[in-house]
Amino acid sequence: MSTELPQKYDPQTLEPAVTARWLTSKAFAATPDARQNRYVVMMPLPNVTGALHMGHAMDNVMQDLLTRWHRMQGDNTLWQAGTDHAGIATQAVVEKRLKEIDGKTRHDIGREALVGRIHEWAATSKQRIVTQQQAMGCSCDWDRARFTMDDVCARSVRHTFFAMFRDGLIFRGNRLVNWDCALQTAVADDELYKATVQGKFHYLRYPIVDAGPGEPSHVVVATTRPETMLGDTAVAVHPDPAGALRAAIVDQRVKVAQAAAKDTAEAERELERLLQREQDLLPTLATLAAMAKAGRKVKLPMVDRVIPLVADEWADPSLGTGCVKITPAHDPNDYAVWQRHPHLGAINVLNPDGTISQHGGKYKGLDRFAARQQVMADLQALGLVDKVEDRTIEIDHSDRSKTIVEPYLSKQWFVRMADIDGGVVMGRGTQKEFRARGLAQVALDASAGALPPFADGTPRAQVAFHPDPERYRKMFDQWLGEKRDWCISRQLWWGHRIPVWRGDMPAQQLLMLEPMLGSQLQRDDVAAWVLLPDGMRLSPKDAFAHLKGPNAPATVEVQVCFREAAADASVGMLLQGVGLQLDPDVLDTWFSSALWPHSTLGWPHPDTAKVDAGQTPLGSGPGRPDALSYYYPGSCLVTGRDIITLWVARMVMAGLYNLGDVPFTSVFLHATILDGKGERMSKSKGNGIDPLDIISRYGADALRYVVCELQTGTQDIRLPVAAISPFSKAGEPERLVDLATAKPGPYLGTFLDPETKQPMDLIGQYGKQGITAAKATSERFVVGANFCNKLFNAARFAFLNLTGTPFRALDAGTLAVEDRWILSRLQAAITTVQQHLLAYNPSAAIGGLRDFFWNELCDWYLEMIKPRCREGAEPASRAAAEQVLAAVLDQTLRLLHPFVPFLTETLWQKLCELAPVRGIDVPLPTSDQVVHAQWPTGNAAWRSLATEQHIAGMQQWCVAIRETRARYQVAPKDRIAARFAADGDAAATLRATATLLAHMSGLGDVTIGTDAQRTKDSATVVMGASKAFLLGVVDLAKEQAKLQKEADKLRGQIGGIEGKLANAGFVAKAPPAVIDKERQNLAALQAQLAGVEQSLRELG
RNA sequence: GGGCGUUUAGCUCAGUUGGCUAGAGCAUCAGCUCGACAAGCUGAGGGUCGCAGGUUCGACUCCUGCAACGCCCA
Repeated sequence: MSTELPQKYDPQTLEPAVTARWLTSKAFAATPDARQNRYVVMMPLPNVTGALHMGHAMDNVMQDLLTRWHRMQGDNTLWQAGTDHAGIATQAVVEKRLKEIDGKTRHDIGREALVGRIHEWAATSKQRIVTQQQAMGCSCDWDRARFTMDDVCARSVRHTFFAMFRDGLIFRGNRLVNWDCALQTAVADDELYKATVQGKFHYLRYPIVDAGPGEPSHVVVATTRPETMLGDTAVAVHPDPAGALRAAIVDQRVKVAQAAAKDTAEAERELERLLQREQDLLPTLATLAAMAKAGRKVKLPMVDRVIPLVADEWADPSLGTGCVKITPAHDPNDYAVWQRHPHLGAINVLNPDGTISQHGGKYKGLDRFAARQQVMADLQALGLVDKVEDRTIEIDHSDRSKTIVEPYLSKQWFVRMADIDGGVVMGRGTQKEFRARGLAQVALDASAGALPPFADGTPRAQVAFHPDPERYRKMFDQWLGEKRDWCISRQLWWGHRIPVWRGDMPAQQLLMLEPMLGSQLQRDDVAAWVLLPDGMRLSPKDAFAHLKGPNAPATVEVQVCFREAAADASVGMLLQGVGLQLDPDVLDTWFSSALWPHSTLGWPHPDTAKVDAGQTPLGSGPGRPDALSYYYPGSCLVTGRDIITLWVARMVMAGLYNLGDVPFTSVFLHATILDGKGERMSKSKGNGIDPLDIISRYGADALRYVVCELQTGTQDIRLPVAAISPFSKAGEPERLVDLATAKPGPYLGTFLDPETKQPMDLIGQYGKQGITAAKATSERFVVGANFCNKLFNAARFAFLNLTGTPFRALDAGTLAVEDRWILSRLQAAITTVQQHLLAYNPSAAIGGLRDFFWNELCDWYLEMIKPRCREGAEPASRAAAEQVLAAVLDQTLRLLHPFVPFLTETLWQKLCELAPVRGIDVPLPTSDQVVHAQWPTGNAAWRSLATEQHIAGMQQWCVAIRETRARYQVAPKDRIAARFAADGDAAATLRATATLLAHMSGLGDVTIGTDAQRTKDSATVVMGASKAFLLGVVDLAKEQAKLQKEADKLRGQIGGIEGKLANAGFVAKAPPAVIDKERQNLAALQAQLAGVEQSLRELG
């Protein structure tokens, strides 16, 4: 290890050296041992779509902070790293490149080839992510890194799916998806964008069957997509149109009354409209509502279907015609109506390519837009079109094909979240097994602290959120409370394939297969279901019996899942032979993410988990438990609040389901990083900046310092970002372009340089398109760099003054006042940091540390001991100063290490070399790397409030004298004579600290007495009842003005307090302590005023 | 549309159960190259705490309404 510290702080050379040292010494390795205190952090797995941005930097730094802190406290600490395959996002990126580079689609190259290409992409991404994380100083156990598609995780996915399928928690059912007709796939909600298009509102007339006298002959419905009428299964009207309309009118009246002046007119118009409807439309709607209740029907034109009129609140009497056509297969709201009225049924009138299906009668085969024209023309001819209005419509488009998506009813796989009759067995077959009402409910129980105790009566761990437990628990509970089924199938090729063989077959055929399949399907490692056409689900055994009975259906659907993947190749082939197919879909990425806290540790069988070459095995060894039993359940999950529902809730459910125990006991929700416009940083928005850009400019420690400082609590963080223009000419100063105001360039993540109008690529992905890459920066990180520079230089000062004096046991009580003071303040700092870290408040923790280090250690202590470190100083005093300095630096480096690990590690090496034994009364335990050093716990005996009061008094004098010097423009070098007039405690403080005060405020000759006399040309400093006269610095007129101003200010303050005390209410009702404090303040201010007034008299 | 947040100095943010004249860093201004540090030191200026009401002896803090912005869900 090099012993030479460079002259200047240079993170670019220092940080890589430290990284190399940590990695070669495997400083972050976690190994199960005899320790009972563990700390386990599961990294929110970044996905392999691309590189990390500042949002991930926040997440990673917070985890590293906690991890290093706990490691230093002696916990057996594991930070589990890894990456997520991120189904749709990654496949989309690779497909896009395939199109751009090779001009091919995934269908051209086939499933296997595409998956191969994605694997290549993922490998590159993983490498880049690890590089970024190591550059940030992440102290993960890299030899345990996992990937959600690797063998270890894949086996967990398989076993979990199998168990849930066997338990009846996974089923296949109908669901509306966003269908991309161009790509012929479902797309996820976050792959959609809204665009406004010019459309029409068509009002259609449906004849009422057997309309009686006084009844309308037609019902009018409005739609933007008239072709969907082919799939209508009902027309809805509000069950109580009069009541609903009245309620709307009452609401609107309130709005009118409360509206701001500019909005009143509009609110009144709306009220008028509602009142008009009550007159014109309500009678018809009331009639229709009654007809709906009577089970009346309407005739659907073109397809000649008779469909019911239903009463449902979805039909809003204050909008449109008050009646709505119901198309459950093509509209989410209508789908919901169908759920409330199951007898309506649903008819899918679209083919996957967007043409009309066989259910569309004579329109079959027409494209949906052509069908729209044709349907309208035909209705028009029959006089069934009431009117057509032009209208702009906000409509969902697929981000991937840029076409309009259609709501589309299709078969998908689900995990049942709702409670189940008989409950669900959690942790089946484990010591921790228990029964819960359902998956969502068990997670709700975990956050409510309502999980049942273990069999032996000890309480089961629960889940708590930080730093705002109630707020985040509310979010968690609210989402889970809906207990909505989780759709886990995706029409993709990249991901864990759904391990179910399924197919329809004639019942007779299944019965014939019984001798061959019967025993196979009833094995422990096989789960199979037979589905009857009415939706009934039977076990194979029951099915064989049922199919032999009198009510046997003609055809059934068979679903089979094997617990072991190997069975797909053997038994699966058998199933293929009888007509079953392996489901082509893959699982939602969150399914594998949900297992992360236990799949990474080798669940279900760590001893046989197949880790990669060179990785730490997960199984048990001689005298060593396996990773799963030692590290599960974990400790803290660190993530952003946007993912509480998607991920945190699912991990809790999966952990409880598989292991009967929560995956972690704490969830730390940190702030979201926003850009200069206040928008969330994300890859898909192209506004995410690379932490490496910041690191290359300011260093990783600076980045970490600032990120910690930004993490305050509830507040999200605005991070104004600028591009460093790559178009500055040589010799010109660097030009920064604010990205909040810069014009966007041709692609996402590119911007135009305002000077040259050339595009710049901020995400490094458009080199091929000839766009110059630009680095991002943010001025915010200067603060961190400044801090590190200060730390570097303060340590350098210490190192220059550590002369190798050997350690000697010192009595802390007999040290110099400044030595006792800094040790006392160190104790306060240790307490502050610990408290704030325990409260998940990194900003307050680093803020407290900064105050101690900069404002106390650097600004005061280092300055105060300078005279003792000079040549010729008294040797014992000098030795004591060195020893205190080394000990305080030792503790400071330890405290700072979790925040700024690189620099503290570097300085630690040097400190250990110059002062191998450090401490005051006894040597402190040390370590060859600060990453493993013992966390400071403090020494209460070093705290001295009396000493702190002395120094605080000295500091007040010093600041006042400096201010006076500045006011009278005394040259900094001039040492001025001072006479202090003080008695009692004030005099004692002055005597105890006079030498320090003289040194720190540039005083020459100092006298302290009760009867100090001022000279005419001295400036007066008043401090409570004491005074100081600074000799020979003043001109008299200025002095008079200054004192006058001060007197006025004091009178103002005194007046304020007197007023308060004269207030009968205050004196009567405020707590006595508060009143007392005010009286004391008043007395002090009055004394000070008296002093000022006396000085004024003396002057004049 | 529902839920959860945010709004304090030019910028980014603190501000405990209501109680001194509302703080910090950056930026600004003035003065300092004094043997750790100009990425620094010393000092100064700068805020009707989003708006409107209310409760209270007293409101940045509690309550109601409004506005703007953000996130999640529909």
